[in-house]
Amino acid sequence: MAPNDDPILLPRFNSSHQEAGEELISPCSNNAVEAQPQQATEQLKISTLPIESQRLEAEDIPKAAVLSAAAASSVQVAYGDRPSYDGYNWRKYGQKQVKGSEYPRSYYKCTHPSCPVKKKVERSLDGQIAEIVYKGEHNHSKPSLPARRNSIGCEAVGGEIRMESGLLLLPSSSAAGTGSDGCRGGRPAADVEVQGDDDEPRTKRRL
DNA sequence: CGGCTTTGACCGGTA
DNA sequence: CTACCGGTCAAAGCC
Repeated sequence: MAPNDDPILLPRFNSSHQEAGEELISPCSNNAVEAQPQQATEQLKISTLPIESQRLEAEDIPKAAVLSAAAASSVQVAYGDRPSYDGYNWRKYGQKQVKGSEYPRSYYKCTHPSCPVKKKVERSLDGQIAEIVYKGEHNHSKPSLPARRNSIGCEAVGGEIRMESGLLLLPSSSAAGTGSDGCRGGRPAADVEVQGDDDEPRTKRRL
């Protein structure tokens, strides 16, 4: 089991509701999206699962649009051993097999000191990212270089971008084959409303 | 030596 | 009220 070698997918979501439309940059640009930290809790979801799965999601998220597997595949960026290198450094803090998902879900946290951003990643056996969900906003800019390892390359399977607030962006307008850069979503949802929901760390703690 | 990854268990929330 | 699921924390090991 060495999925580490498998190429991963990287979502290029931009994080900004308003800029999402034109801010989508190339998938392989680490410094492309430097910009400012996200504004609120945003959830980015990338799906590469079979249509069936996507269908399910669609049903689950009526307001959300789903991309076809082909489209998702169009957006593929490989990042060395990083599950999804989006310019930030992440530390895995948990993994679980959730119901409804055929693959285990991994939980990542931004390694920055004050960055509350978390990320959920579902990887298929093939090592492809089945789903990526970003939560929160970064309080810092992206590091110039990867913290560790040479994670360069970009890999990302564009699927659907979903904000935790319920907003969903489509990276590529179903342009699976057309999208040379698949990552750029033609347009973000009409109105992206991001509501910062969790900013406060719940003091959940077990003694 | 430091940081990250992995696995199991626990807690909270929701149905 | 109980059960189930998701999410997070903590400890150990490895790189």
